[in-house]
Amino acid sequence: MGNKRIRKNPVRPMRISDIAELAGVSNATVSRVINGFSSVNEDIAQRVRDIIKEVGYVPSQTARSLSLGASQTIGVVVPDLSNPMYHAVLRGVHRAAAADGYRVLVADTLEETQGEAAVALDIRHRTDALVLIAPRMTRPELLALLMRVHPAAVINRTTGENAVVARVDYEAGIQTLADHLRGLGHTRIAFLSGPEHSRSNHDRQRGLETYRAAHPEVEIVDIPTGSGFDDGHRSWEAVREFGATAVMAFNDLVALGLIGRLTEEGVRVPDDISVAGFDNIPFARYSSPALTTMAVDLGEVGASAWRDLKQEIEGIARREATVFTPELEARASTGAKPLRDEI
Amino acid sequence: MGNKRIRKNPVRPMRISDIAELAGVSNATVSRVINGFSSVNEDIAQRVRDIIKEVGYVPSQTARSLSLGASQTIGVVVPDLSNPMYHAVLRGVHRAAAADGYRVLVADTLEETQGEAAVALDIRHRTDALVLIAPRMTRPELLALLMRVHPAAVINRTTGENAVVARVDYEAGIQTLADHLRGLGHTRIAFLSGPEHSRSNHDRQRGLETYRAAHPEVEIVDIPTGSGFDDGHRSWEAVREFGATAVMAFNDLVALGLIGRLTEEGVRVPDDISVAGFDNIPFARYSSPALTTMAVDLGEVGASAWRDLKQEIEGIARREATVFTPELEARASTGAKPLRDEI
DNA sequence: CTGAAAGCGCTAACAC
DNA sequence: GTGTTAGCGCTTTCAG
Repeated sequence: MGNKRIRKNPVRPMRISDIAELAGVSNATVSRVINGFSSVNEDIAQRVRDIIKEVGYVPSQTARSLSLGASQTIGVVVPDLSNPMYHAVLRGVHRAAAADGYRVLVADTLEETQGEAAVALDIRHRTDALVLIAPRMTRPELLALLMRVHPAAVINRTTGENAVVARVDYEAGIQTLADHLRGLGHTRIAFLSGPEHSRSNHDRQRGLETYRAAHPEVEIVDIPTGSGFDDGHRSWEAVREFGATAVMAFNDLVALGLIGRLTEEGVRVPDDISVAGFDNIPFARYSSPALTTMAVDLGEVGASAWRDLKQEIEGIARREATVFTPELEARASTGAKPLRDEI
Repeated sequence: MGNKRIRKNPVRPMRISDIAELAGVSNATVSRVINGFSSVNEDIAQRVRDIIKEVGYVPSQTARSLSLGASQTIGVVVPDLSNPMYHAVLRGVHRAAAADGYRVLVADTLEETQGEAAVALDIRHRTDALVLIAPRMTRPELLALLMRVHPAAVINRTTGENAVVARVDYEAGIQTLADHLRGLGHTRIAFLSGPEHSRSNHDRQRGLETYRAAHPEVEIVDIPTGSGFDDGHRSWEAVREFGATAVMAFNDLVALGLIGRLTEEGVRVPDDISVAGFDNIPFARYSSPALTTMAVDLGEVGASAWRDLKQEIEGIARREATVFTPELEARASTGAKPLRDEI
């Protein structure tokens, strides 16, 4: 690489001045052509375009971003990329943003609360706006962060005035589900609660408190469980001990785990016990029996966050939270309360 | 922004010269402190650090990238973000790259072959390197592209010398699976093939051709099916018509779809018929019966691609493809061939 | 050990 | 219509 002769496989990428030189015009003219300013003589414009195509020139987005003060890129901060729920949101954000010509920089914080704000700040400084998916940090931290990263959208956390919010109303969702079971005659219901510090789990629990108050005749017990298949699988003893005729799992995975165990134990679903999940994962409708669950289109949540965020980027303020309420998908895993508890 | 007075809520982000001014030093010194050059007097360095922390200054990564000619960012081009398989690879790449201080820009090409190369080029021009996950474009297009985006890693496509390659050996994997079934006594096996243009499907089919040649006593028929649950569900008639005692599905979803149908039809798995999947999705071990399938750690494929790519970025050439061979996860959905075909 | 100044590649006034 | 030029914010020789 030491010698000066032009190499066959050019090391230094083309830049705008190379094109300008080849076309015998100025950088500014090339820039105008690239950006479609009509003020350029058509002949010249065509010549420039031809040369660009011929040599395969692609402008440096970095330089462009620096000059423009905008990168047409947004950052998305995810607590855990391996969680399909967040993944669905990411996809929704991505598609919506891509349709508007924005690229997406992702950062997985690996559930580590401490580095979260730092990652967000770093990412924000390479992008034009931020989407925070279910941030884990404390509320004061979040508010302080939002102050500094505006414009930003926050998913599944409430904020002050400083960010766009899109969220799922788990509180209402779980009540809808409880009501579904009550309608089937169940009055002893187990809720297999999720991770201790999960906000969406808290929301469900709060919803159930409200529900208990409104319907004192139905007894709902909280059984700390977890969020995975195995957790559901393991929960059977506790469920049996309580004598539940119906179970609401923290999510579909837990529900399916429990159903798997029930099958092993020879307990029939829903004849002996009803089991419902939450989230409506793709597999839910194919399990046997098909799983009753609460559905919310997370892709749409992400897309909505992007739309509102775009408004912010463009300076059009729009600050009411967009709330998505999960809908009941009643399937075969829930049914009428058995006449006698003969489990 | 017309008036000159300093605004209370600063619109213009801090820049390095602001810090320099506050600290009474030059930009260069601030830069040195930020980048940890030890040559700076410790007192000054500390003062600068304090100020940076106090005012919450974060350097513009864009400017830094332009100046350095590197962005510490890689691009990942995915054909379809909603596909959990690609998603797993993305996650692997992301984690490995993040551990090395690299950020990840993602682009979903939405399965649109035409724009793929253009997206890749655009992304590459904002990043230091590229990862192409199972690109759809033709081989000549791919080779031409690789020439221009180096350094790049390609997953699940073979290339010439111009890129790092990590791939899954589906050809070997399907043969392992076929052998598992043969070992159980099956000699009439159906392969529920996947999407027409899927490369991994072709690989499986080629593997089976090899297998047929080596084991003429086992009859393997190809039943065009698809890649989804419903496809598996629908495949039952064709499977029955052929009289298969064992089925290899294109993937786990198809296998589970078929099993669901079999359950509905009262056909027992594996007593009446064995069913195996491919991919080992998380749910596979929890289905009933637990699904026999071929497992490959896609996260590790992604991580491997990153490791090799990093070598390339650092100029250390390393060009043999890294091949991952799927391993058999023998579970309950496959068993000995039934003595009589009484289906 | 520190500062001045020249870029990195592109855009956008402002002239002509 | 087209060119000149001054930045965008940071890094990095090169002097001192």
